[in-house]
Amino acid sequence: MIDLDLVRREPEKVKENLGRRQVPQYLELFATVQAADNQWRRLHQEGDRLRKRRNELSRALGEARKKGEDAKELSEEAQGLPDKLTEVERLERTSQETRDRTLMRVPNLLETSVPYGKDDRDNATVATWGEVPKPSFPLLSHGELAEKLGIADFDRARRASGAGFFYLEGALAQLDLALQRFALDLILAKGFRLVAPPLMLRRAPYEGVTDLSDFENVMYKIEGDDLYLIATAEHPLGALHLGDLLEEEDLPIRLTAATPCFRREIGGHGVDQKGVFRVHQFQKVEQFVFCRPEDSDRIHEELRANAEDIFQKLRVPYRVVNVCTGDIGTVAAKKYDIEAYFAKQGAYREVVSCSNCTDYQARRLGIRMGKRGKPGKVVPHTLNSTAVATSRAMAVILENYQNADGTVTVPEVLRPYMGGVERIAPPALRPKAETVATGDAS
RNA sequence: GCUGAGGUAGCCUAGCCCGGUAAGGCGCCGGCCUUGAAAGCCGGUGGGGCAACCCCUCGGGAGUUCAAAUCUCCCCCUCAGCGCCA
Repeated sequence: MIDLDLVRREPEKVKENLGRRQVPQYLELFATVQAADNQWRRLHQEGDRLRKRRNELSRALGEARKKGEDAKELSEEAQGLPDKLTEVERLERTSQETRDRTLMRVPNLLETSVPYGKDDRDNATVATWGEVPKPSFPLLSHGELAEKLGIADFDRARRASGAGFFYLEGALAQLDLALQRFALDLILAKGFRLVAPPLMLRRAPYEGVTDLSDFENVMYKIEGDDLYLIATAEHPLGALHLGDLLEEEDLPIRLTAATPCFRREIGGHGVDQKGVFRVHQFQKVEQFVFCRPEDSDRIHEELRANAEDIFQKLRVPYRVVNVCTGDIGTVAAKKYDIEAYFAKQGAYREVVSCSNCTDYQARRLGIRMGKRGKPGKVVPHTLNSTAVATSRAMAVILENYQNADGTVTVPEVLRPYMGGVERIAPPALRPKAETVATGDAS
């Protein structure tokens, strides 16, 4: 939620910023907020006058009664007040609710360095790393390859849970865990604190960390309870400090978590034909930071560098894009995507999303900043970034690391997490050598 | 799920039975004192419309009343015990 004070003091600036997103509806929302706020202020003043009179009369009546005096005139005026006041207060509340509800739908203000544009074609590439591979044999898609290797079962997953789910088996299940352990070790070495958060959240905190429209489109709701399955660890990590007063000297607070993520993605892109690229459930290691406003730009770069570090160590070529004004989500003020190069697809695809949410989430969550127990007016900033989403990382590794003989080389940095194995081999080519993983118990 | 106890400002607590300006402590800020500090003493320290001044705030809502932290009803949440359970 953006600062209401800013809406009042610098409406033109806010309007200009919202306009950069090129969604006319946002300007309409903004106009609604302004109108409702003006109305509320008028009604609030009128209510104040009536409440003041009520207090005066109450006090006078109390006095008179104590002294045993006759206060018929006062009493008559007092009796007429509540009806008037009730009506004014009803209108007051209505306009306030309209204002606040609408304000919740107004997106975050964008940083000036966000490139202007309409959709993902206007995202600006700000960095590239690694050499794009030139395969010397026909590549398989990661889904086909995983099936041939006998390390994933999409058909049975569909039978059990529907499209968009998968069974990982043997070496691929191990690769999934290896990626998480590798990423966690790397992030923890940079001073983050490991958190195992709840995988379900109530609606109220959830409204603090996400776009309201996500509830219908993205979130899985638990029937019979006020609970939603998390779509990313970003959400419970943000909600960790719901309503808290953060000590300024404790900031920045750097958190990481490895959790499953659950996404319906209805009305969005849907689910890919076969594979793990776009699915309803996947594992992700996340970075999350609460910090002082003046530090968030620097820490945004830090989170991005951490994520880049992971893909460099995995030796996966990628590029970094600065997501443009028309493509960025409602919560972020600035967002980098890291897009890995997928050898079979011959294209860069998103594997990391790294956002500076400035004060937008923290204000919705009721988080404040203070010095030595004294609450201040300043709202801290929040940032989040993927470290690794294993579904996407597994897909790119399978595509890029496949060999002509049908095996897949295990990236070097992951081998310590997979018992030292170097290759994943299909059942037919599965030798007894202990350097080749099958994922079966040895 | 059942029973009980609770939810008061950044934190802790009183007030509730018996309706009439939300008291006190801690912490924090300022002042006095001091070579400096601590202690002690004095003052300040929730939010909103804001210029004054006023209004609001006791988990949320509804009701009774001229007037509700206080009385009535509904709901939410937390804790404890019991039950169930990996």
